[in-house]
Amino acid sequence: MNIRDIAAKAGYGVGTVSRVINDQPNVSEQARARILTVMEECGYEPNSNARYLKMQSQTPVAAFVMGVGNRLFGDILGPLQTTLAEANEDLVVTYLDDDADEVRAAIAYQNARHPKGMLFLGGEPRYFAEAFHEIEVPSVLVTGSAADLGFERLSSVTIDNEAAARCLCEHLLEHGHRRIGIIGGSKTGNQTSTLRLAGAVAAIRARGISFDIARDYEPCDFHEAGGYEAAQRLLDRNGDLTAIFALGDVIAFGALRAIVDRGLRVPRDISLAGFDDTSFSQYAVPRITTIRQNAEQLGRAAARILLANMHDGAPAAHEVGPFELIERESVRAL
Amino acid sequence: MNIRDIAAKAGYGVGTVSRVINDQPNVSEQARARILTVMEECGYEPNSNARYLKMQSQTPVAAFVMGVGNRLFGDILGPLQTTLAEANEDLVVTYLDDDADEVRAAIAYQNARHPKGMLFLGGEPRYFAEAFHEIEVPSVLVTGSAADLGFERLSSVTIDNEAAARCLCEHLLEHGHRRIGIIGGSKTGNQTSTLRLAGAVAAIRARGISFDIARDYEPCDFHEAGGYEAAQRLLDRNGDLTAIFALGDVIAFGALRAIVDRGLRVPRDISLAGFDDTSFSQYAVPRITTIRQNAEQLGRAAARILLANMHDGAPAAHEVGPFELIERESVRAL
DNA sequence: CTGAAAGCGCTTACAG
DNA sequence: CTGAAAGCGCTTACAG
Repeated sequence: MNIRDIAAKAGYGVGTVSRVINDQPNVSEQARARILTVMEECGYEPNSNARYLKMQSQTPVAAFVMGVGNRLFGDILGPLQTTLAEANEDLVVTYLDDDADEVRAAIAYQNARHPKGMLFLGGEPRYFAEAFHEIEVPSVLVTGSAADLGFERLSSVTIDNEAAARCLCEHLLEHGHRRIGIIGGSKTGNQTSTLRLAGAVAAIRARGISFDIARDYEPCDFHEAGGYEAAQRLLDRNGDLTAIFALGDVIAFGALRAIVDRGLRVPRDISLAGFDDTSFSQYAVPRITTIRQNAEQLGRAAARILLANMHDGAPAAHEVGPFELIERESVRAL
Repeated sequence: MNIRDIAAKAGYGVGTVSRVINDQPNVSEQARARILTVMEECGYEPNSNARYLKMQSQTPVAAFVMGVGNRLFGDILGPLQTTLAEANEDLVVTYLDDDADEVRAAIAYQNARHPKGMLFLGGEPRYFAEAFHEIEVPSVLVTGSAADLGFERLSSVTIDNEAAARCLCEHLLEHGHRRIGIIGGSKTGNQTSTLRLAGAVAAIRARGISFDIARDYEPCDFHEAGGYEAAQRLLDRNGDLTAIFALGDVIAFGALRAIVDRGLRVPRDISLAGFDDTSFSQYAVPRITTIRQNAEQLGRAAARILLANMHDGAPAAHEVGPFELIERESVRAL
């Protein structure tokens, strides 16, 4: 069932059918009604390949969301979309698996669809360095910094992850903690975790307290089980820890369980902190102290920058948004 | 940059370039090497629209995952993929927003890509009734029943949601609970929630206990905040509840927080149960009693059925998998 | 092993 | 307002 079949059935030419498909003018009401009826009857859906192949016009802004389970990205998408909508721009979002190469995917998408602009929620600067030069439309990396990459068309908005982790650790230190363990961040190391870890370690060492990566740090995957196991391993080899800083809320959530399973309590025996202010830290019992990335603000900033790039030809911008320490119930003063 | 440019640069015809793109034989090693080099240099990615438009051959099995945050679906995908891989079938997964019409999306996908088969993780039987007749390849609905729809090419695998909810409520009743509240299930009502609610209510009434929907039930959206607020409202108007059954784990997670915020404890003051056995119920403090849908088994069954449909022309099958009551720490005996 | 040509299903000037 | 025709970038017989 293609456009020619519909045209034949309706008694019109394919040009006219195409015009009604695309809601274009210059179609008589009679023709429009008739063709709509036939399309409905046949359950006709235009072939999108043929359509996009032919259409040289640009398609809506595309957002690529890395990692399907990430709550923060979901929270950013709303304000992002709203801001775009205020400027009459639509947004189509594509979810990518954690292990996908987002830039290659974006290149293929660009060739197929010609989007007006692209947004990357998450995404590894490394991939951008390798292949972003093939991307021809204004883009913005959200939640990571592309400032050092120097691409003409790649903006970014992020928080200062290093400073935020430092801030959180200082909070722990101010509450009297001296033996702090850190969990999270994959072995291969992505930009974000690396920065958070660096900030945390710097804060601790700045107080003249020793931090031995091999002993006091435990990498793990970004999910509950990862946090659970990392906390167990860390606690197994460090009987004297008074606080654990998890580089992400999901990890903290798993760690909380591990701590309780050891017969310990948070924060009475061990203080715990997370990062991102997702529902895990908001709803956990006890609620977990964390760093809030202002999803609302990140989303709006990303949209604003992209809009300026697209409409006014503004140059790439790199915005560093504020973060906020959210003190809750999981850290106690020693 | 298209295939013709590459051909010209490499000094070959487009046919030869196409053959190397598709890893076909009948290309000299010399030509292959040269063309690969040129493609690499240019960062060439074939236009997928043109490609799929032309290719009449079938593309890999497609899975549509409804609702990006659903943990259960993520757990089903792994075994599903593995089973398919054992039969040498690839799987490409597409994530759809909660409010998308999955069947329309699948029709468009089918027209564009000609997949060998399709899988729907989640998905509302209502939409299938309306439009599934336009789908021409074997498909299976996972996590919902399509048995009553009677489509020749639509199989399904699910658990008996009604029986499972009944089982869970009986467990509550056996532990002495008589005043049980239920939360979850949108106002518009999807198949799954409706069945779970029906099963739960039936179990309660079977004991001669009255259950007043308007008083003892509170619908809510499928996220933590929904569960939190629903539990508050329910508790506000029912001071005598001893147990709450949330129609999903995320909802239970939100409800747990609401209960604690009222100065009550789980399970000492209020018993709590969820549904799905996701990480929320597994890692919460206390761990939440729930119903386990065996994701491993659902995934493998779905793949097995689809494979039989595709390879052996087997008719549509409707499998009802087992469920399991997972007793944990959130229900106490009165 | 290689190239020239047809055609996938659309959209878009162009002519009427 | 409508239709005939060109062409988007590929793949795939077909001929060499």
